[in-house]
Amino acid sequence: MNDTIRHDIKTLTGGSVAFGEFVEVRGWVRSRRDSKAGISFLSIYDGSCFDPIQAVIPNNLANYQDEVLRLTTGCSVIVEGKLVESQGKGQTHEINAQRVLVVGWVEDADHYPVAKKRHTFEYLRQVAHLRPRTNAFGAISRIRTTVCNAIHRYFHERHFHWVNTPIITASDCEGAGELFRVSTLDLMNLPKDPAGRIDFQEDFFGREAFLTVSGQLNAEAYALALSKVYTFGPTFRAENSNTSRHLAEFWMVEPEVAFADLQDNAWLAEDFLKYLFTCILDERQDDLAFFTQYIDAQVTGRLESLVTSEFELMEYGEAVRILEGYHKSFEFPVRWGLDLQSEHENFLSETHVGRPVVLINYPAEIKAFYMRLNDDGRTVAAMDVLVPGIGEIIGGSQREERLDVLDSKIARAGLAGDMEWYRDLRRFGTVPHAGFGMGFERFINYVTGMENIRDAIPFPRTPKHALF
RNA sequence: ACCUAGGUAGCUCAGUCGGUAGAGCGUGUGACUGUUAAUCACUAGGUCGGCGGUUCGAGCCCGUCCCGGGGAGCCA
Repeated sequence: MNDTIRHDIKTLTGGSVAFGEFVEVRGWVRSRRDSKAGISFLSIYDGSCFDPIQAVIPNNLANYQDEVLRLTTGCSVIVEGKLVESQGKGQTHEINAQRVLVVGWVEDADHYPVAKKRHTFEYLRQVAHLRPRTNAFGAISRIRTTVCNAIHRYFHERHFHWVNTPIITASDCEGAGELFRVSTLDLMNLPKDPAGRIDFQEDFFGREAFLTVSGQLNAEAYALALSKVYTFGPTFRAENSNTSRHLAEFWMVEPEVAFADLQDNAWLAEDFLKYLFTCILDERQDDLAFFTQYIDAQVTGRLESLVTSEFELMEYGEAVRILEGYHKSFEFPVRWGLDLQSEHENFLSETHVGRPVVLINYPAEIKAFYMRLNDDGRTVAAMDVLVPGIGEIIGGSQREERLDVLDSKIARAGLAGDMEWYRDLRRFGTVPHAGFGMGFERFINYVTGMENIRDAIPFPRTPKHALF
């Protein structure tokens, strides 16, 4: 196993393995090119890095005619040979093969769904089990890994605690969207109470249960003891959203910090995002080069400028005034007290500012009950981070820590008595605290230039789609 | 039971006025070459999304269903 790890392609081409050493590579064939010089070239990838390694296969190998010349894109192979400096252009290392073992053939090569050509992402979604074999999805997968690790590293270095908040929740007032029901009741034979309603006391949890739409409320409980916490896990929204930026199942990062206000929150969001940008630039230059060449020419340059430029901090009221100046060009009205539409958010981040915008202090009426009421009595300490091309990548707020204010907002929102444990957090040693949620797949799209969020997650779940 | 444009070869698409189905890429064969998304030549590959209708005749017109996009709303 040690040998296997040492000899992935990233290691072989990374400089730590000496030329002349006998090595083995295990992977899949990207392409085969034959030369009349008596050799064939195999490009082999194993997912460890963007570039494949080139294996030079001499025609005197025993299985050259019968097997090597029949290799096509997608075949799995093990190649043993000597690691040498490449004689050709385009790579530093290559393997002079002494043995080629074909592990798995591609049957019916002309119908192999992932041919050695460009495919549309719409098509690849229909073969989601095979699309990780493409350059694009290999690159996306590696960037996801890099960002996941960077997220944990960022918080770990700053003494945040990773809190694994529940996937199943009994709270139907998380307020972030429609919920998926979790139940073991027999749908064909539902138990009823005397009033004729479904009797959820008979259900698995003895009450209605759902998949979480946010770990925030639970994270608050831990922030009010451990000071700095975050959640990172799957999130479920049963909204009938059919757009390039919505998934029914997605991953979300939610830091929550005690003794913090909205300014702290905005600063954390910007510092956090810049840290992630830097990590991608440091670790994934190979994949970024691919996205820059084939997907979005601005990708690398944008990341480089983002880590050094300040995000624009803007009051909701100021945003409204700006947008009102362009009123004629919008389909939807702009007025203080109305929520901003996608066209408005896009205008602010893409056209007016040209980089991420942190919008703060929204009208209380259009935001969730747990957001802290500002002294003006009509706005709450909410913030949205808007980025060009994606829109809202982060949403957060300072939380209402005053019990009396929270109670009035709970009452106004019509939320019932399930909030007792949440109220306890204000009854026993309450402190100002704040946090936000970042959509992981939206972040992936932003840093890769990919346009559809269904291509930012391995197996996307959207309305009417739960294949694979 | 929102708006919009689509479905034609393995993939990406063209197809004029309703009149015998086309290209590129990929696959296969051959040529050439330390090649590298190679290049060149040739071959194969089709129930034009399904069903129904109009017509002498439908890829094209009509109805209906299915599929995958883009947009809106909701939000991360």
